[in-house]
Amino acid sequence: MTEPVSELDVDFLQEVSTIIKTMGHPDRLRIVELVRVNEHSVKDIQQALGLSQPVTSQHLRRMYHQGILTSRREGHRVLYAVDSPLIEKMLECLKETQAEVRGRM
Amino acid sequence: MTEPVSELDVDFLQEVSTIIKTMGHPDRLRIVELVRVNEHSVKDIQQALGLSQPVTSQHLRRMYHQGILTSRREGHRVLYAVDSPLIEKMLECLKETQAEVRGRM
DNA sequence: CGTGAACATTACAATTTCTCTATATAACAA
DNA sequence: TTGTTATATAGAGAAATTGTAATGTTCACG
Repeated sequence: MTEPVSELDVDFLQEVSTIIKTMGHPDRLRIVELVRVNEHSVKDIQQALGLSQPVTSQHLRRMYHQGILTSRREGHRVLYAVDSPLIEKMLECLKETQAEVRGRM
Repeated sequence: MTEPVSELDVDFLQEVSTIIKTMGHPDRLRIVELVRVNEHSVKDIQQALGLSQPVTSQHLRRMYHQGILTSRREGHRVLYAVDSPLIEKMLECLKETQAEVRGRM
Protein backbone atom coordinates (compact mmCIF):
# COMPACT_ATOMS: atom_id res chain seq x y z
CA MET A 1 0.00 0.00 0.00
CA THR A 2 1.98 2.95 -1.21
CA GLU A 3 0.07 5.93 0.10
CA PRO A 4 0.41 9.29 -1.62
CA VAL A 5 3.11 11.40 -0.06
CA SER A 6 1.75 14.64 1.31
CA GLU A 7 4.77 15.94 3.23
CA LEU A 8 8.41 16.00 2.27
CA ASP A 9 10.80 14.35 4.66
CA VAL A 10 13.62 16.40 6.15
CA ASP A 11 16.28 13.83 5.34
CA PHE A 12 15.01 13.60 1.79
CA LEU A 13 15.16 17.37 1.38
CA GLN A 14 18.71 17.31 2.70
CA GLU A 15 19.66 14.79 0.04
CA VAL A 16 17.93 16.38 -2.93
CA SER A 17 19.14 19.85 -2.01
CA THR A 18 22.62 18.72 -3.04
CA ILE A 19 21.35 17.68 -6.44
CA ILE A 20 19.28 20.82 -6.85
CA LYS A 21 22.27 22.95 -5.95
CA THR A 22 24.24 21.17 -8.63
CA MET A 23 21.54 21.97 -11.17
CA GLY A 24 21.64 25.63 -10.22
CA HIS A 25 24.21 26.31 -12.91
CA PRO A 26 23.19 27.25 -16.44
CA ASP A 27 25.86 25.16 -18.14
CA ARG A 28 24.95 22.09 -16.15
CA LEU A 29 21.31 22.60 -17.01
CA ARG A 30 22.26 22.82 -20.67
CA ILE A 31 24.32 19.67 -20.35
CA VAL A 32 21.52 17.56 -18.89
CA GLU A 33 19.15 18.93 -21.48
CA LEU A 34 21.61 17.88 -24.18
CA VAL A 35 22.34 14.38 -22.94
CA ARG A 36 18.79 13.66 -21.87
CA VAL A 37 17.62 12.18 -25.16
CA ASN A 38 20.76 10.35 -26.20
CA GLU A 39 24.26 10.01 -24.83
CA HIS A 40 27.06 12.34 -25.90
CA SER A 41 30.82 12.36 -25.59
CA VAL A 42 32.69 14.97 -23.62
CA LYS A 43 33.95 16.58 -26.80
CA ASP A 44 30.45 16.72 -28.25
CA ILE A 45 29.18 18.52 -25.17
CA GLN A 46 32.21 20.76 -24.99
CA GLN A 47 31.80 21.91 -28.58
CA ALA A 48 28.02 22.17 -28.43
CA LEU A 49 28.11 24.46 -25.41
CA GLY A 50 31.34 26.29 -26.15
CA LEU A 51 33.05 25.29 -22.91
CA SER A 52 36.64 24.40 -22.18
CA GLN A 53 37.60 20.76 -21.84
CA PRO A 54 38.40 20.83 -18.10
CA VAL A 55 35.23 22.69 -17.22
CA THR A 56 33.13 20.29 -19.24
CA SER A 57 34.75 17.30 -17.61
CA GLN A 58 34.34 18.82 -14.16
CA HIS A 59 30.65 19.41 -14.67
CA LEU A 60 30.15 15.90 -15.99
CA ARG A 61 32.14 14.22 -13.23
CA ARG A 62 30.29 16.16 -10.58
CA MET A 63 26.92 15.09 -11.94
CA TYR A 64 28.13 11.55 -12.44
CA HIS A 65 29.28 11.21 -8.84
CA GLN A 66 25.92 12.47 -7.67
CA GLY A 67 24.07 9.83 -9.65
CA ILE A 68 22.61 12.28 -12.13
CA LEU A 69 24.46 10.91 -15.15
CA THR A 70 25.76 7.60 -16.35
CA SER A 71 29.24 7.24 -17.77
CA ARG A 72 30.24 4.71 -20.42
CA ARG A 73 33.55 4.31 -22.16
CA GLU A 74 33.70 3.59 -25.88
CA GLY A 75 37.14 3.61 -27.40
CA HIS A 76 38.81 6.73 -26.20
CA ARG A 77 35.55 8.51 -25.77
CA VAL A 78 33.40 8.64 -22.68
CA LEU A 79 29.68 8.90 -23.24
CA TYR A 80 27.35 10.49 -20.72
CA ALA A 81 23.59 10.27 -20.39
CA VAL A 82 20.96 11.31 -17.87
CA ASP A 83 20.01 8.65 -15.36
CA SER A 84 17.78 10.31 -12.79
CA PRO A 85 13.99 10.42 -12.57
CA LEU A 86 14.27 13.63 -10.55
CA ILE A 87 16.26 15.37 -13.25
CA GLU A 88 13.90 14.22 -15.96
CA LYS A 89 11.00 15.60 -13.98
CA MET A 90 12.79 18.84 -13.33
CA LEU A 91 13.44 19.32 -17.03
CA GLU A 92 9.76 18.74 -17.68
CA CYS A 93 8.95 21.37 -15.05
CA LEU A 94 11.23 23.82 -16.80
CA LYS A 95 9.68 23.15 -20.19
CA GLU A 96 6.20 23.63 -18.79
CA THR A 97 7.24 26.83 -17.09
CA GLN A 98 8.92 28.18 -20.18
CA ALA A 99 5.82 27.40 -22.20
CA GLU A 100 3.68 29.29 -19.68
CA VAL A 101 5.72 32.40 -19.25
CA ARG A 102 6.68 32.81 -22.92
CA GLY A 103 9.60 35.20 -22.59
CA ARG A 104 9.20 36.87 -19.22
CA MET A 105 9.39 35.09 -15.88
CA MET B 1 -1.18 28.99 -31.42
CA THR B 2 0.99 28.03 -28.46
CA GLU B 3 3.03 25.13 -29.73
CA PRO B 4 4.47 22.65 -27.25
CA VAL B 5 7.98 23.58 -26.21
CA SER B 6 10.49 20.95 -27.14
CA GLU B 7 13.74 22.75 -26.42
CA LEU B 8 14.74 24.96 -23.55
CA ASP B 9 15.97 28.41 -24.42
CA VAL B 10 19.45 29.43 -23.30
CA ASP B 11 18.28 32.73 -21.84
CA PHE B 12 15.53 30.97 -19.99
CA LEU B 13 17.98 28.48 -18.51
CA GLN B 14 20.16 31.35 -17.44
CA GLU B 15 17.25 32.91 -15.59
CA VAL B 16 15.90 29.81 -13.90
CA SER B 17 19.34 28.62 -12.87
CA THR B 18 19.40 31.49 -10.38
CA ILE B 19 16.15 30.33 -8.84
CA ILE B 20 17.23 26.70 -8.84
CA LYS B 21 20.49 27.63 -7.17
CA THR B 22 18.51 29.41 -4.50
CA MET B 23 16.45 26.30 -3.93
CA GLY B 24 19.58 24.20 -3.52
CA HIS B 25 19.54 24.75 0.23
CA PRO B 26 17.69 22.41 2.58
CA ASP B 27 16.36 25.16 4.81
CA ARG B 28 15.01 27.13 1.89
CA LEU B 29 13.35 23.99 0.55
CA ARG B 30 11.74 23.45 3.93
CA ILE B 31 10.58 27.06 3.98
CA VAL B 32 8.83 26.93 0.63
CA GLU B 33 7.26 23.63 1.57
CA LEU B 34 5.97 25.25 4.76
CA VAL B 35 4.58 28.43 3.22
CA ARG B 36 3.23 26.73 0.15
CA VAL B 37 -0.21 25.91 1.52
CA ASN B 38 -0.80 29.03 3.60
CA GLU B 39 1.23 32.09 4.51
CA HIS B 40 3.38 32.20 7.63
CA SER B 41 5.13 34.89 9.61
CA VAL B 42 8.89 35.02 9.97
CA LYS B 43 8.64 33.96 13.58
CA ASP B 44 6.42 31.00 12.69
CA ILE B 45 8.97 29.81 10.16
CA GLN B 46 11.88 30.51 12.44
CA GLN B 47 10.40 28.43 15.23
CA ALA B 48 9.13 25.68 12.98
CA LEU B 49 12.54 25.09 11.43
CA GLY B 50 14.70 25.95 14.43
CA LEU B 51 16.61 28.72 12.69
CA SER B 52 17.88 32.04 13.97
CA GLN B 53 15.93 35.20 13.22
CA PRO B 54 18.48 36.81 10.89
CA VAL B 55 19.03 33.64 8.91
CA THR B 56 15.30 33.12 8.51
CA SER B 57 14.79 36.68 7.35
CA GLN B 58 17.70 36.46 4.94
CA HIS B 59 16.36 33.30 3.35
CA LEU B 60 12.92 34.87 3.00
CA ARG B 61 14.19 38.15 1.60
CA ARG B 62 16.35 36.36 -0.91
CA MET B 63 13.44 34.32 -2.17
CA TYR B 64 11.16 37.34 -2.13
CA HIS B 65 13.51 39.40 -4.26
CA GLN B 66 13.70 36.56 -6.76
CA GLY B 67 9.93 36.44 -7.12
CA ILE B 68 9.59 33.09 -5.39
CA LEU B 69 7.61 34.41 -2.41
CA THR B 70 5.13 37.15 -1.72
CA SER B 71 5.48 39.41 1.29
CA ARG B 72 2.56 41.01 3.11
CA ARG B 73 2.62 43.09 6.27
CA GLU B 74 -0.03 42.56 8.93
CA GLY B 75 0.51 44.56 12.10
CA HIS B 76 4.06 43.98 13.13
CA ARG B 77 4.27 40.66 11.39
CA VAL B 78 5.27 39.99 7.83
CA LEU B 79 3.61 37.06 6.15
CA TYR B 80 5.25 35.11 3.35
CA ALA B 81 3.74 32.74 0.83
CA VAL B 82 4.84 30.93 -2.31
CA ASP B 83 4.07 32.74 -5.55
CA SER B 84 5.83 30.83 -8.29
CA PRO B 85 4.48 28.19 -10.66
CA LEU B 86 7.99 26.85 -11.09
CA ILE B 87 8.45 26.32 -7.36
CA GLU B 88 5.07 24.66 -7.05
CA LYS B 89 5.98 22.31 -9.85
CA MET B 90 9.37 21.61 -8.35
CA LEU B 91 7.79 20.68 -5.04
CA GLU B 92 5.49 18.31 -6.87
CA CYS B 93 8.52 16.78 -8.57
CA LEU B 94 10.14 16.26 -5.21
CA LYS B 95 7.06 14.63 -3.75
CA GLU B 96 6.78 12.29 -6.70
CA THR B 97 10.43 11.41 -6.47
CA GLN B 98 10.23 10.82 -2.74
CA ALA B 99 7.25 8.56 -3.27
CA GLU B 100 9.17 6.56 -5.87
CA VAL B 101 12.45 6.09 -4.12
CA ARG B 102 11.03 5.40 -0.65
CA GLY B 103 14.11 5.95 1.46
CA ARG B 104 17.02 5.56 -0.91
CA MET B 105 17.86 7.88 -3.78
C1' DC C 1 57.67 0.67 -27.76
C1' DG C 2 56.23 5.85 -28.72
C1' DT C 3 52.76 9.20 -30.24
C1' DG C 4 48.49 11.57 -30.34
C1' DA C 5 43.59 12.08 -29.07
C1' DA C 6 40.13 12.15 -25.48
C1' DC C 7 39.27 12.62 -20.96
C1' DA C 8 40.30 13.29 -15.84
C1' DT C 9 42.51 15.46 -12.09
C1' DT C 10 44.99 18.80 -9.45
C1' DA C 11 46.32 23.34 -7.68
C1' DC C 12 45.49 27.96 -7.30
C1' DA C 13 43.30 32.69 -7.29
C1' DA C 14 39.06 35.14 -7.63
C1' DT C 15 34.56 35.31 -6.42
C1' DT C 16 30.55 34.05 -3.97
C1' DT C 17 27.93 32.13 -0.12
C1' DC C 18 27.09 31.21 4.54
C1' DT C 19 26.51 32.21 9.38
C1' DC C 20 27.02 35.06 13.19
C1' DT C 21 26.86 39.45 15.72
C1' DA C 22 25.24 43.73 16.09
C1' DT C 23 22.37 47.24 14.85
C1' DA C 24 18.50 49.45 12.36
C1' DT C 25 13.67 49.88 11.10
C1' DA C 26 8.56 49.33 11.64
C1' DA C 27 4.30 48.85 14.18
C1' DC C 28 1.86 48.97 18.22
C1' DA C 29 0.88 50.00 23.28
C1' DA C 30 1.21 52.66 27.43
C1' DT D 1 7.70 60.00 24.20
C1' DT D 2 9.34 55.41 25.85
C1' DG D 3 9.23 50.55 25.58
C1' DT D 4 8.39 46.13 23.37
C1' DT D 5 7.84 42.91 19.68
C1' DA D 6 8.78 41.60 14.98
C1' DT D 7 11.50 42.03 11.07
C1' DA D 8 15.35 43.74 8.18
C1' DT D 9 20.03 44.89 7.26
C1' DA D 10 25.04 45.63 7.57
C1' DG D 11 29.60 43.89 8.44
C1' DA D 12 33.27 40.37 9.26
C1' DG D 13 35.25 36.05 8.87
C1' DA D 14 34.93 31.15 7.35
C1' DA D 15 33.74 28.02 3.83
C1' DA D 16 32.32 26.73 -0.70
C1' DT D 17 32.31 27.51 -5.84
C1' DT D 18 34.19 28.84 -10.16
C1' DG D 19 37.37 29.01 -14.13
C1' DT D 20 42.12 28.53 -15.65
C1' DA D 21 46.40 26.32 -16.26
C1' DA D 22 49.06 22.53 -15.84
C1' DT D 23 49.59 17.78 -15.43
C1' DG D 24 47.90 12.69 -15.45
C1' DT D 25 45.63 8.94 -17.37
C1' DT D 26 43.56 5.92 -20.82
C1' DC D 27 42.98 4.19 -25.26
C1' DA D 28 44.05 3.32 -30.27
C1' DC D 29 47.28 3.05 -33.82
C1' DG D 30 51.81 2.47 -36.11
